[in-house]
Amino acid sequence: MRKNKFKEIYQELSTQIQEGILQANTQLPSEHELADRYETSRETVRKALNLLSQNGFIQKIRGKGSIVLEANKFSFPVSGLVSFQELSESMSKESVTTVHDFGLIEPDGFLQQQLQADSKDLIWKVLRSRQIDGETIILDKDYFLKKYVHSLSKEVAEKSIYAYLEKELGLKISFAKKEIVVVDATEEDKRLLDLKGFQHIVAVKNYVYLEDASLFQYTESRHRLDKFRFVDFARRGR
Amino acid sequence: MRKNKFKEIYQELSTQIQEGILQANTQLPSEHELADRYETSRETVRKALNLLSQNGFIQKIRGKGSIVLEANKFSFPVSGLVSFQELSESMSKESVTTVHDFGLIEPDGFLQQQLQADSKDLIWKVLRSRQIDGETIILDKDYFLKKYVHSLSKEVAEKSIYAYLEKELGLKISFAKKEIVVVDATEEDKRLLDLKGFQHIVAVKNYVYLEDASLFQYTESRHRLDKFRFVDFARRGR
DNA sequence: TAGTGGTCTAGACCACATT
DNA sequence: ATGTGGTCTAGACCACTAA
Repeated sequence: MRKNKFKEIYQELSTQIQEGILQANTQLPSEHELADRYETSRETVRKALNLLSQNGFIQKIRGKGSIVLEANKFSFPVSGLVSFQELSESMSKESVTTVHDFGLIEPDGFLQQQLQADSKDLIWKVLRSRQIDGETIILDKDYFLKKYVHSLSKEVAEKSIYAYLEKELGLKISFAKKEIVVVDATEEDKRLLDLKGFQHIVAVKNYVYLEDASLFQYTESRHRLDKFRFVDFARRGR
Repeated sequence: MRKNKFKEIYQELSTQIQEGILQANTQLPSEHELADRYETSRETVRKALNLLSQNGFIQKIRGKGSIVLEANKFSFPVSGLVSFQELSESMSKESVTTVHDFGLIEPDGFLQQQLQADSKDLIWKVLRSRQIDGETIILDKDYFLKKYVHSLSKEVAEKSIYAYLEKELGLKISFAKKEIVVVDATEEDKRLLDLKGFQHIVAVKNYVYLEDASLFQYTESRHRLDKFRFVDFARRGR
């Protein structure tokens, strides 16, 4: 038996919606119909449709059916963004990463609190700036608990830390809590970023958790005000 | 047969987690065990557990079981916030709403674009400020398409527009797209808000859709920089 | 090997919308 | 009355974890 039949159905339908084969504002075949067509059970079809709905591709209406939404209008909910690899990818084009600081440190009080660590938990600190279209507008401060990330190098930091953590170390990231606030620009911000006189920056704080619910990373991504943009796509009803 | 058995199970378990009856970092009973205990099928238990997982109460681990997360640490993902009724509720306490402008208007170019309307679609405009702890720090600009909201009054605007739309008019809100950016404060912002000299404001733009996927509201919520905070809780894997 | 969660099935009944 | 999506059942097999 094939394993993720509902994901295959999801993939096929979402692709067809994005390519316009399934047109926006038209009706999707009924769940019974799709179950026949894919030679599967209705519950499996429903799993696929629920995924499509959660990701903004369709809208299910009880008693009526499911309609296809305009793919480009919602397209990819940037929400749920976990890594800054993803972030830089989403604005890729002319992105240049510079590593300003890299090493193992003992956490100060602030970091101990953020990472729920004690003073003898060593921590990898990575300080990187992101230059986009010739302007340095993002400062990323990453902190990883060494007990989960045994080794790390500056070379990795220059590329993608997340690819390394997931592919090389096999760490499984399961969820993240994000907080967005506006704070005063620090001397460090002014030194490392092209702030153009802005006195505040947008700080995106990320707390990243592994599969077993242990916190292993705290990251602060500091953005120049005028270049910051956050998009979220929310469905009603939990 | 009872209707939403999985929601009842979800309610009961989430309450027990929040009250500490189910302690953080302990194992939840297995799905088979819970199915027996609630005299239901395992798939129904799984629906409840998936809800708990999506809302940050538990963490499911294949082959091992489900563990209870620290409720207060993630508690309520403010993410997915749709209405500003909810927003004001979430910071309720000393919130005072003032209606500055209320009426039917013809949309200018900007609004036509935002609401995908044409010049003959009449629009309700509601301009309200929110005073919290003695300071006026939020300016809400709401625009509703009259073809969906046939009647509206200043009295309603002073209370909760959403309660009116949902309970009185029976409109079903299904999803919203949110965008957060920082922009220059306008003269209007400076006139109506206690800006304390801040030159920028955080603009939260909401596009709200009905069940049939038609856009019916555009809202801009303009927050004083230092009082703005947005929290998001994201799970890995779509 | 035993226990766990992940997937799938082939039905059933219900609530809602349309005709 | 018919068709739709929403919920539920009582099984089954699989993949993963741990002893």
